[in-house]
Amino acid sequence: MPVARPERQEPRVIAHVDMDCFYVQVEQRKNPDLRGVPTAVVQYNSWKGGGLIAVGYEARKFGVKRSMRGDEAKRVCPDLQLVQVPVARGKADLNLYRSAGSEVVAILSKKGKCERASIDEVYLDLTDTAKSMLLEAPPEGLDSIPEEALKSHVLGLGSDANKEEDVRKWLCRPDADYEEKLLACGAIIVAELRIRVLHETQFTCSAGIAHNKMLAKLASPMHKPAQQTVVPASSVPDLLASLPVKKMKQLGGKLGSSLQDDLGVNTVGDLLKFSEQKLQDYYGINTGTWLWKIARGISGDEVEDRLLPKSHGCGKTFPGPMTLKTTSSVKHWLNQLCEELSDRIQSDLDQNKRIAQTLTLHARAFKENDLEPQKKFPSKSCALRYGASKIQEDAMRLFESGLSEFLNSKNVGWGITSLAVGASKIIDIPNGTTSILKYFNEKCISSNSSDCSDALLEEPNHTVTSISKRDDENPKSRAPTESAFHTKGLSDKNANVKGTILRYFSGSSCSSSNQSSANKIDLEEHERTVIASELNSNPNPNNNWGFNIEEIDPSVVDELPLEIQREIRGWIHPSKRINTGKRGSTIAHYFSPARN
DNA sequence: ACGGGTTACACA
DNA sequence: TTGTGTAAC
Repeated sequence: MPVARPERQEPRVIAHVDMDCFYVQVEQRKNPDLRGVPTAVVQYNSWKGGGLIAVGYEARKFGVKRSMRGDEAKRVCPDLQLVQVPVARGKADLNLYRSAGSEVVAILSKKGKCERASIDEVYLDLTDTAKSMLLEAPPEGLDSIPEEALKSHVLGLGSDANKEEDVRKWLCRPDADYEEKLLACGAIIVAELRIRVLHETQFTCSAGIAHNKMLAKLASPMHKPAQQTVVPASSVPDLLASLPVKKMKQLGGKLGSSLQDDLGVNTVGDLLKFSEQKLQDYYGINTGTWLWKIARGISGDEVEDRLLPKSHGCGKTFPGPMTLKTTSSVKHWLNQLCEELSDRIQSDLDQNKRIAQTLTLHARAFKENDLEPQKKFPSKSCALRYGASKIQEDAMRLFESGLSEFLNSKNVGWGITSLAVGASKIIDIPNGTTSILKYFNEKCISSNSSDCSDALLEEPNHTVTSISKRDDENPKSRAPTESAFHTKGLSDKNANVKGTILRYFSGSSCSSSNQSSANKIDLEEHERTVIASELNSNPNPNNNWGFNIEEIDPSVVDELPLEIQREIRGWIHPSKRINTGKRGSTIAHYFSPARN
């Protein structure tokens, strides 16, 4: 349920930018033959022609709609071009659209605070940019207003005869309020941004410009495609008065239905009749206040400064005859999903230096003779370890745990109709994070100076520093280099040392739950993950690096520098390792920074 | 046999 | 906190 946020007192300029039938545009850019012709994007062609997920504007004229089947759409529009979503590992692969969305974000984020709201939508907070413009180049002093800005639709600006001239007058009105002048600047800035997006990506978009996110979002689809709509504060009461509640974001589902059915509220204007107290009585304190405010066009939600998604997920449904009925088929599909997830979080790490900390598994299931069909398959999560095979292994364990809970030790047939895995709790790697590998290569690998996965290939450049940050300034705590091992006659064992250390540090073992946190080695979770990622970038480290990662020889620990030895011994030793079977009983789990 | 596949968020 | 439900595109 929605919640009201505290509002700023100063007026803001907020834009919501929405790509027009985005997937279709992406496909039309890829194949220009599709330009100007009725086009739709479908996934999975084999059953009834696939499901439509995006419909171009030419096709909409024929009555083609989302959530039609391909066959159906072809009936109403025989010339319709149906493009299939790429398939990888047996499932829809949306990466083409994700990266196209990133192109757009990269452009839009240059003009102000930018929040990626979805694969094809962003919010912009243009307040500061608009303020500067008003000071340095106010519209009323401008010789020419950009053509695209003149094409704006300004709510409450009656006529449509001399539209562009009226809009120009509105944008340049010398007697307007400060907040309306800011909004006019916002409209010009957004027009320029949209033109820039078109030039640099070939994509058109529509936008709403208003004083808050809710109104901007409401306005962006009002004139599509490739147009923008401005919402002056003065237009808001009339706008909302006749607006069906279901049109408001957050009221499109059950809450909106409840307003209609339980309170007889059909338009946002109808909401004005209810006191805040009354709405709170019905919907609780938070949602009640939220409703009271949105009825008046008030929304304090801030535009967050975030260009990247907060989580990654991938899933697939297995309807009807495709239902998964064996653990082996589940394992197969989980493996596919986990491979994709692994690729995506690895790219995120490589490109954005971000690490996902939690792995989650979702499924939908039924029992054959279900007396309680409402029982759902429980979601399960655990600490996320990098590397496709580790993710696969963990996801399968989560599934089995969920399945036994779901079946409740009853011996009945079951079926899985959907599977999904997700990676969440994504954090930035702090600047200066270094890899344990520096101990052996004298190559200081730092997240702010190079790609984590490529770091090994770099020339030596920095001096070796200590493993623990608190000793960074202390020359005596520097670790020995590879040559130091050589001089001690350790070269033949070095391989195993590496394997041992890396294995532990990458968090790929299990620990007992009573492992004391006093023994925690001074390595942050994300540092361990970087290392794990480095290991995983070498599928067969034995060939590439000259050591066997699977071989653990406790005796080599004797030969390590004392401080390392102490930490490793105090941390965990193979002989001490106990697999409790408890979910999430990994080293990563118990030593993650969050649970000190 | 389902709009599918993703995201984000509030609540308990 | 983990897990659940709602909502959006």
